[in-house]
Amino acid sequence: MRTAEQPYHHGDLRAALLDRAAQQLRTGTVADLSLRALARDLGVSHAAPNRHFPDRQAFLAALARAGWERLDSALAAADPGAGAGLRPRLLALGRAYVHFATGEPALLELMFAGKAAGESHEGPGLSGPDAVVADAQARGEVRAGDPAALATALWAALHGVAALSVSGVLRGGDVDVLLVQTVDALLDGLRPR
Amino acid sequence: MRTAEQPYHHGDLRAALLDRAAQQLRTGTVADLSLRALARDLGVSHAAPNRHFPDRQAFLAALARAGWERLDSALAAADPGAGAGLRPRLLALGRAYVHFATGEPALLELMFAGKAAGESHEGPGLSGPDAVVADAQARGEVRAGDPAALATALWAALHGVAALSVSGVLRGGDVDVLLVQTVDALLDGLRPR
DNA sequence: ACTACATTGTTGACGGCGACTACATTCACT
DNA sequence: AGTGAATGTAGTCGCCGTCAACAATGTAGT
Repeated sequence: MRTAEQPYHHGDLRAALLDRAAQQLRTGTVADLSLRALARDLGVSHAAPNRHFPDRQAFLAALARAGWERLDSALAAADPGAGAGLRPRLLALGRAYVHFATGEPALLELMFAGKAAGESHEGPGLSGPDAVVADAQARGEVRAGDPAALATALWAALHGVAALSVSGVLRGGDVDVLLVQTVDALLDGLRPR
Repeated sequence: MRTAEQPYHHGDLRAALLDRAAQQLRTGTVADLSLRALARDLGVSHAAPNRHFPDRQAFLAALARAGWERLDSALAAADPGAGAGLRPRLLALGRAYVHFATGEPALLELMFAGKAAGESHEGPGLSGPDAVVADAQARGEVRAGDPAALATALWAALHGVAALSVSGVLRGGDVDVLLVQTVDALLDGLRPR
């Protein structure tokens, strides 16, 4: 029976489900997520989520898309721009990426799950990795080459740092030290100069 | 009622469950895995797996451990040794890693899932990344520095290539091209020489 | 050969889940 | 005021993981 404080229409159940799920992913896994439990938490019936998401898969895909939007925003906010120089710029973007990953490990996993995501995503940042490399090439900070290809290599390495840092497979150590090490290896190379 | 071809004792149900699950992970996801369905496939009752794994979590952890063992073997088999030179060695190891990842995407995801794995793992290869870097330093192919730190940066980058290649977030392109690009970026650096 | 115990099965039940159906309530538009 | 869309509810089904009690077989000791 509805009481005064619980009207029949939630108002914005779709957004509430996605927000609550993102919160729960901070402490749990995708496997722990239950649409029924989310519906209970939000005070609606177990079938109400089906009015907004045809199935669990669609719900997880929407959650992943929201994650990409938040990551894009975080990277855009963290980007100091080309004027800062390549190394500080890469470290700033890398730190923002790793901060997002360590704060939302299960959401990151969902974002990169091939099957759950369904569709591809261009990757992080409003000023994308291609632009970072192209800017740096224009300033003589990166050698000649296809910016898209170099940018993908760069993104792969940064993603690797983030992925390893949240997976627990690293033996101790500080993730920021690893990030700096990786960025410097990419800039200067491992070969003796 | 048991027939002659179905004795009461399976004989090696534990191994059979892990093998069948690894097979199913080639085409499905961890979420699709069902202990009951595996038991049905193997001709035992739904509760038989509980005699080998206390719960689903323990089963997934055992599956992840088996995955690490197989990855270690694949890398050991692919390693041409220090004598091949650093670049060919990194490409060989990288190709084996990516081959494993693209052949077993869901298993790789399980191996790196922090929560499912529970315990940490030292990472790939009988001759680990530290040894690869130390060997190369001894031959003058890598600059001075902590081999463990440089090795972790190397592993992060290679893992990033593998992870991006199985997640579907890359826009087209050939993963081997990305691997070569990344290895060369790490060896020579992105800065102009 | 027999006995006892361990190992590894079976059967049944429970509660939670996702998905589906039919119906109910509210909102927005005309 | 009426209508259709949007968004809820209540109920059901089948599957799942987990648990308990019992059954069959294998192994070790005597």
